[in-house]
Amino acid sequence: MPQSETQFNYGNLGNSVIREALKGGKGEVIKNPKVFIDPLSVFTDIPFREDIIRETAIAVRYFVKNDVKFSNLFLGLTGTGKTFVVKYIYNEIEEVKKEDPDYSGVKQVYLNSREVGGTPQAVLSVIAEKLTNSLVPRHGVNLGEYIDKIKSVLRGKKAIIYLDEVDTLVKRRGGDIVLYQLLRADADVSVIMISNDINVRDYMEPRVLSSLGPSVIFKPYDAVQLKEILAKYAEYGLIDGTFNDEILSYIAAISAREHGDARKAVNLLFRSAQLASGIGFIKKEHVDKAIVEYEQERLFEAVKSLPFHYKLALRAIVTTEDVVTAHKVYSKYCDKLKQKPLSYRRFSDIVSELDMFGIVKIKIMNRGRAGGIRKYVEVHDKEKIMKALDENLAEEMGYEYDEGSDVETS
Amino acid sequence: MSDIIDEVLSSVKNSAIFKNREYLLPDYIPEELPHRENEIKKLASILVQLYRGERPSNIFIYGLTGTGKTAVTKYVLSNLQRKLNNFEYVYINARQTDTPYRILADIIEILGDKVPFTGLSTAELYRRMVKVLERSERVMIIVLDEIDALVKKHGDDILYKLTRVNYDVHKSKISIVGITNDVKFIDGLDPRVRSSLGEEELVFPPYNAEQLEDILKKRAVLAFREGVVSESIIKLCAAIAARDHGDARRALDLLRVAGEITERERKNQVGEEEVEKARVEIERDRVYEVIATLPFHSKLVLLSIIKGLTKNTRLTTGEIYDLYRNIATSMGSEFVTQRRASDIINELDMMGIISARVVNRGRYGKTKEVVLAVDSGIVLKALLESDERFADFWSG
DNA sequence: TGTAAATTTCCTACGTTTCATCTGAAAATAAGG
DNA sequence: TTATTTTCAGATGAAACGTAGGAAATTTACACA
Repeated sequence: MPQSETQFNYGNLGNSVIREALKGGKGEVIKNPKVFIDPLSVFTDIPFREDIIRETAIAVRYFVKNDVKFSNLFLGLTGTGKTFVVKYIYNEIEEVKKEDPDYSGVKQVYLNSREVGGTPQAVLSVIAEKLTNSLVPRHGVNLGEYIDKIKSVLRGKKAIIYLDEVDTLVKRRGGDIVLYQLLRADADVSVIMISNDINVRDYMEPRVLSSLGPSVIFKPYDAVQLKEILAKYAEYGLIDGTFNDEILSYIAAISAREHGDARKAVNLLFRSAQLASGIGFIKKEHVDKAIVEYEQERLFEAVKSLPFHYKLALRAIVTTEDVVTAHKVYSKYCDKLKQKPLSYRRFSDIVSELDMFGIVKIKIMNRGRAGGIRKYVEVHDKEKIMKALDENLAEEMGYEYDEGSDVETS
Repeated sequence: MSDIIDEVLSSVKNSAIFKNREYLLPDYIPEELPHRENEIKKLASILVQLYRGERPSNIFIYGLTGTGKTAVTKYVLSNLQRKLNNFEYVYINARQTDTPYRILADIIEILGDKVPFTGLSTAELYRRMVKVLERSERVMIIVLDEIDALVKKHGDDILYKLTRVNYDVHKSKISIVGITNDVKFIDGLDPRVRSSLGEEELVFPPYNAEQLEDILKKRAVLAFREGVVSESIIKLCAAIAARDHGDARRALDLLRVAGEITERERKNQVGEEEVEKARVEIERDRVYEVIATLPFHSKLVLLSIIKGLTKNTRLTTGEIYDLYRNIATSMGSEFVTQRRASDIINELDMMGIISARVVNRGRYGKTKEVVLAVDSGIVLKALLESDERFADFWSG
């Protein structure tokens, strides 16, 4: 769900235009921003995903009415509508509860594994907590107790658990076993799992795999489908005549090239619309600008959401080439800030994580006899990262780390 | 909407070809294991020690892929357990359960104790295993399938420890059944482990064509609808697989894929051409998979070979290396030394993607002559699809 | 006391490069008839 | 012609490399009794 911040950017438009924008006068493009901010509240169907929704609905019905447990694994790249579908189903079930008493006792839990930390502990405790509506300890208890708790809460009740981004869980030690226990638990619980990594199943033990229900692959949208989706958003969210076919095709084509990410496409449309606000219709330039903005904000957000030491590490990396010296620089920063520096081992892992986030790129090179193996780091947008970093590092504490401080290189 | 690929459902949905496709999948274990009666008997006669509550010898099972090693072992053990019910056994596939920690954890779990998956060391886990074992007062059979994978990754000290368990435990005993398809595996082992593990050895011979045919026939009845596969088709599949080390899994794959192709083509009978297509498809898939998972520089070398072969019919190491360097440089990438490149060529040869032959051309030196061993179309496809960098390079 | 997760401590084996030594028959040369 | 010596181009071996990354140990942050 694009829960994008409403950051209006009027560029260098004159004051009068802003006034008009405020008043919503002429030149306005967006009819209903809610369409973009909370699309589920507006749409009653999801194009190109009807089949899976229907099939899931049937599975849910069997579960609720005939006690047939089910589990699904939704696989697909980001922006292929997995989460969207799941939330849609979730909402629909909530609605049906009002009409069909069979559903009234069915509990639903949605949770994103990555957001809660990705550890078995975190996932289980959050599930238990949401199920019981009471506080559940986050540490110190045996994992089995969580399972027991979940089982006891569900005695005589049914629950559907939605696990978003399970891949983060599965890749952890014992993550797949946790799923296994959940799936095999002696309780009326059905699970729908979502993974951005299409190969999650390779990380699971055979017994987990065998207790896992069918997998559904969400193929990336192609340009035509994306266009249709965009058209729908435009129809509901934008004022007639402020957009045309060409613009939609343009956005669709760009997004289709990049793994068919619908979320990005819709976001681009929204941004473009915002940029065109006051002008009266969306032009290609707006889209181009939106793309730049989108990428920039993504990077900015990524950096901003980093833990403190990651930021410090990143700051050190930007000024260096290889991880070894980066760690020296980092340690120096820490000293200045009177922080205890993390060990090299951990630092190295952090760098790898930053690589996974797509913020930096690691290159491992082997100089053989003339220097063994070495881990290098490449940073694409040094300046942008630096800027983002400085802004919010400065916020976090009165910083002063000087450039090019004497770090031996030999 | 065809974007819903549901593997499991496909077997349920009614098909004109398959009655039940699962019977052809490699993880299906049949009720009967035809033509392995000897092996079953041998294995059982070793394990029958269990009847007296004694520890059977450790057993080492060797046999090429698809000779029924795993199936026979599971079959014998589960039957024996049903009849005797005085021992425990774990089946562990060391390719999937590929760390000492998880192997120990699996063993402990079978013995009915829970283990945390974090916090402990393997040494601690070993201690716990010993404790649980002591408590259980039973004979425990540990089956380690694809045991070579384990040793290659973690060395043989886990095996050593396992073979030594009987000295640490008194009220229980364990026996190890090691399964592998790697002939050379046993030589690379610590002599102590080798002698202990190989108390008994069992060799599974490949199936011959008639045996394969029989196996296929039995499965085909279960898997296919009537009249879909003829006798001659089964003969054909069996013959192809028999030529190929008598690998039953391959034979079944062949039959299954042929069936799938027939289904795709909306025909209602599997013909020779479908079998042929299946053979090609299986081979293509294999090659594709191998290439797609190759390390970057190996791919580069392979790409160089493909490129070079458009001009010449065969290439030498030097020529390949020059091409490789050019390509790498033009892509802004580092490149490895010729020494390494030479090794990479050997690796590619071993995988059967290319064929490299060392030749002495006298005055013109000693080199390797390289030709492609598979269709260049798939190779290129695999290369381009598995790494965007190549796509840019090839088109631009 | 317990547990799971995060981090630190310890260590080696990894995928190379570099340096060094071999290889083996063609071609070039020399010797023999 | 035959016997020899080059000579090419890479094969094949082995050492050196230094940290990346795996595994054990320790610490953190709690819970429970």
